[in-house]
Amino acid sequence: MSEDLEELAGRYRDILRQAVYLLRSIDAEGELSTSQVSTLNMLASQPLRVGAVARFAGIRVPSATEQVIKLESAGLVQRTPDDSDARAVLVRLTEDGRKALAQANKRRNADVAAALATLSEEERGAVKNALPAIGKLNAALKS
Amino acid sequence: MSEDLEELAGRYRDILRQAVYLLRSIDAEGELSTSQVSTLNMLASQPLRVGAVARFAGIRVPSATEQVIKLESAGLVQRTPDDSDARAVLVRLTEDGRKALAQANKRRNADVAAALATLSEEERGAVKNALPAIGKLNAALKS
DNA sequence: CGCTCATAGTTAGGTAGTCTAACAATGTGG
DNA sequence: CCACATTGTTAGACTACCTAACTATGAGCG
Repeated sequence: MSEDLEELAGRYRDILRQAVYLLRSIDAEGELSTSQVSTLNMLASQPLRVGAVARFAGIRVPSATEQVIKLESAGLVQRTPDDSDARAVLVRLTEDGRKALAQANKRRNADVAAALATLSEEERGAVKNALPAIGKLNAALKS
Repeated sequence: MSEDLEELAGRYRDILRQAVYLLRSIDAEGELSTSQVSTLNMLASQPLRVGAVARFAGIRVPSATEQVIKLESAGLVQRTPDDSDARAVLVRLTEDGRKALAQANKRRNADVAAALATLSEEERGAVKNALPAIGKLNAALKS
């Protein structure tokens, strides 16, 4: 029983390990990096403080600062003061950032979609069904 | 239809992104790193050439060389000449390496198993069912 | 008010793990 | 036996993280 859980855990870890490689492998030349895409994706729906970016990304605040500064130099985000708290910095997408993000997401999704297309209908269904559970699992591991 | 595929692809990428963080988060102080565990796991069943390590890990040969050298310094693997080809180097686990690997896997699996335990039976089933398909997907993306 | 303590972010300096380019050594096939 | 291919290492660079130390602002309390 707990035996089974550990066995499943092992197989799950294996798959995850491969997936990490995979994520890297769909990076492309001269395009946004995976972490940059992640950061921009978070900002797509609303501006966030640097601290919130860090929390969502699962990284420390100084690392988030660094990412944000890099994106700012590239003109993809803007840093503006938070009117309600002069210590805080709001990070928001620029128009260029929104465009770059859309393009990067499009290309990446196309790559993954092509791979999904090689699966059987049943396999795709299995993946689809597992996504919410994996999300929950990720959250559980975060704490 | 292809629309659905891209949408699924997007959600899948999201989950994967989180999983990367997750993999890092179960690293622990003064223990083997995730990539070291990966490398050692490959060697658990049989010795491999440096090139094979690189291929399996999805990294370039120089990166594999570096990993192997680091593991060798730690006494966890041995590099021995390949009798059938003097250019090649066979990497094999030492006894210490086998022990360290077992311990690291045990702790990591326990962490993941604890998270799995928070899911419902149904959710766990969904994860389990998806693993083969995700593996196939990983393979498809690799090419 | 004016301290003190907490919170938000940045800066500085360091590490792990990857990459490409260039090289050495060995194997292989005309 | 010579040219080309293959295997691995070395050198040098980069990204993305980390911790520690700092600055600036906010908030609670006497």
